Amino acid sequence: MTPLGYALLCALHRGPLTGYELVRRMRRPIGYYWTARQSQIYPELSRLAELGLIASTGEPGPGPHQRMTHQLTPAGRQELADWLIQRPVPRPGRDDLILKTYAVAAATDRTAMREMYLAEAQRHEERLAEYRSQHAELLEQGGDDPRRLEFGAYATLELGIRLWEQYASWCRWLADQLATPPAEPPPTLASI
Amino acid sequence: MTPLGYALLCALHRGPLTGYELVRRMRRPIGYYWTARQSQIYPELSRLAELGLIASTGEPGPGPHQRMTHQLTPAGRQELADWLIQRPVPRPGRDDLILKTYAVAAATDRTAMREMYLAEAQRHEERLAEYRSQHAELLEQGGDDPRRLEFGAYATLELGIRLWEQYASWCRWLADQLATPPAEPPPTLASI
DNA sequence: TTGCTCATGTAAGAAGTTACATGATTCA
DNA sequence: TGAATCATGTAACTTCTTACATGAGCAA
Repeated sequence: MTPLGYALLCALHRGPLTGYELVRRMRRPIGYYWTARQSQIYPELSRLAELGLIASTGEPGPGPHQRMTHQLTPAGRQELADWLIQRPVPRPGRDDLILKTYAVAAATDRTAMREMYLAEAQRHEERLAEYRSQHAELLEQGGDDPRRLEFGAYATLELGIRLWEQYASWCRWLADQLATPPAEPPPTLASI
Repeated sequence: MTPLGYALLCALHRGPLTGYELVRRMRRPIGYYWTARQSQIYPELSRLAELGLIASTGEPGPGPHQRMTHQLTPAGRQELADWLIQRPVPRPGRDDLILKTYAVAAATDRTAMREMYLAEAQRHEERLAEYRSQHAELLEQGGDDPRRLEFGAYATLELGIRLWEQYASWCRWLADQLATPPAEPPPTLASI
């Protein structure tokens, strides 16, 4: 079982979906945090079906292919439940902006750098607004009750909001830092 | 140029390093956020040298290979500076724990689930303690001055601390949520 | 008549991981 | 004597991305 396989089981835990619906959901991060492309998803669905973790039924579709609907089998549900309680494998986060920040001293154009951080802050704030509206929607439906099916989505949004708030405000803080005294060579001798 | 190539240029921005030093630094995330393995690093260093972005000089080393020291060339410095001001490409974050949370309703053993969140919280808090001590160390050296070479490392730590604080406290919040009324079937009819 | 959405699939390539190889020196 | 650190490199594999293919129905 691959991580993508588990991601698909997760996506199906609330009920059956077609391959195409899964593709659309996983374009924007599922649980606001996991993405996959169609070229990954379709082969993986076949694999899950072979393993007996999902049941896939086809009906005639619009194009040259059948429209397939997938749902968890009892074995799939069990596999998912077993995986849920295992400690997650730590995946290395890779983030361009943090990398750039680490090397910020190598920037020759600090104004352009500052603008980049402000643009990123704005992007994160826009995403944040989206998350907040979905969060409010789920709250209205009682998604904050941990016994409800919707609680998972609510809880991931909760984290997403906390994280992006910090990220956005950090971007603005950095932009501020870069605005201060732009000139004067550093008082160290360490510049090679 | 690959993202890994830029990561190496970033790592070298403060001065020359040997391949092995780079390998060690990138085992733990550089700027507290980017990792790479030696099998990636060594070939990429050759590529960067071929492109003329780094200059690599060898001296006899302990084992069967030469000990190579790498440093940015003026062209490498320019390439880095140009890349820094470009908007970062958004990389999809992939996080097992968030995925698990999304499907938390499928958990059959909520106690085990709760323990998993507590264990994760602890792991993040340990990492946080490490970050905080490095943060304090950098502060003493005046790393909070945006004109200093150390400012990049200070700024990435600043973000790392904010992010992991949120992550850890969210884990504890979730554990709390899972502790409330463990039984009673949900009042929805939506369970397929 | 061009372009979009629905719907599934394949092929080629880039990026990352795991595992192995050499061989000197240092430490218990 | 056995393990760890220093030091660089290769091979095989998995995972993810980019790009392409089919073809129906619908809208401007």
